[in-house]
Amino acid sequence: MTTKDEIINLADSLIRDKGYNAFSFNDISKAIGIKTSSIHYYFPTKSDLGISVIKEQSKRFNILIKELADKSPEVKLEEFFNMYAQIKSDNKICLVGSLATDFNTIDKTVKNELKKFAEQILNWVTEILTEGKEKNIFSFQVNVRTKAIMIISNMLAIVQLSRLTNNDDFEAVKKAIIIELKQN
Amino acid sequence: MTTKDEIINLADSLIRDKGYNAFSFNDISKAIGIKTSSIHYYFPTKSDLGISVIKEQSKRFNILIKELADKSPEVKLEEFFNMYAQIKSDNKICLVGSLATDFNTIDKTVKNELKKFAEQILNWVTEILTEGKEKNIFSFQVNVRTKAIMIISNMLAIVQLSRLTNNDDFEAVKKAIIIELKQN
DNA sequence: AATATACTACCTATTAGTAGATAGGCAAAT
DNA sequence: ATTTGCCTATCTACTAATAGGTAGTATATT
Repeated sequence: MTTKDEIINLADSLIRDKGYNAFSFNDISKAIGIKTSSIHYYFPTKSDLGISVIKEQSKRFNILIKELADKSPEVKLEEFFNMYAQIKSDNKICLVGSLATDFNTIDKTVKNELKKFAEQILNWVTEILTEGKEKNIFSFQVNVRTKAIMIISNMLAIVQLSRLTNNDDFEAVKKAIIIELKQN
Repeated sequence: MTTKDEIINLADSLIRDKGYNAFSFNDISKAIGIKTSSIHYYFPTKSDLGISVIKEQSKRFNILIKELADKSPEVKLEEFFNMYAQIKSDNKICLVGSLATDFNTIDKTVKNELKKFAEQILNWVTEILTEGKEKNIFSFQVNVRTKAIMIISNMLAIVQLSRLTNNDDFEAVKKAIIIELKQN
């Protein structure tokens, strides 16, 4: 892995662990053993690094979407949940939730990249639910986009909330979503 | 309003606007026109201020619970949603979501206070749903506590997520939750 | 007189960011 | 084959701003 990729991965991890405003170039510097000035060589500003972190996640998300293209809506949704299960088991939160909290403090350029990433996620989940409903695998009364937002919301929030309540709550919520989608 | 209350209210507002690590004693100092050292007179450390913010919200929440004690589950839930509608219209996020994001950076004492507050909220929503189910007003298959977490999650996350998507999404999610609770 | 509330002045640590030096590798020109 | 020069990646050393926090003092209220 190149130093640049190492920096991006570490920044990603720190943002989802401590939040955007709590992580510093010094954290990364210490962790990978180069000076902060060397990080500025790759990323002139913190915003540049933030943007790269979002773009990297977006890239990986896109790869996942393509890999699962011919799978069933159930499998796709299960894989979507698995993303958050991984986040939970790392005691982290998701990038969108972390940066949404800090939204009013981040640069416009970072905001725009984040909006694009959130839209990408929302579009995919909406597609999964649409396909699932058409094939009578999933059942729900409300608008598809709204249902997609609700499921994403549940995942986004449960990784945050279960830091305060109980780690088991993640699994319970995941199962409950599936039960409700399959009822009737 | 006393200076102390003014500081608490402003800190609350700043935490829910920018996040715990992005607000400073200087922000408050400028806003209410006293020196930062004067804020330290009331709150020796930032953690002390953070704890007071949580305790104040908890106090107000408790008052709301008592005021609504003899109301129907529907009214109670509606009022619960109204809390978040207010947050959304202020373009803020909820305290629990904000501090959950910064959880790994806050003092143990703040963490404990936050956990207590989250439990208080969870208990109330669980009670509302239990009563609603008993009286056949609400209908859901999954465990009551889990359902309560899901509804809180939806609120916690939608105020964050709709910063990136669309402000109208809040109202859509709120209505969808009610529809789903009343189906069958 | 005592207490509450505010102030001035200061401290140390950390932040993001910059300027300039250095060293090694690679490739084209001599 | 050697030199020249550029590019990449790192360093040292620095800056200005801001952070949370402290000590001691002044003022106002009770």
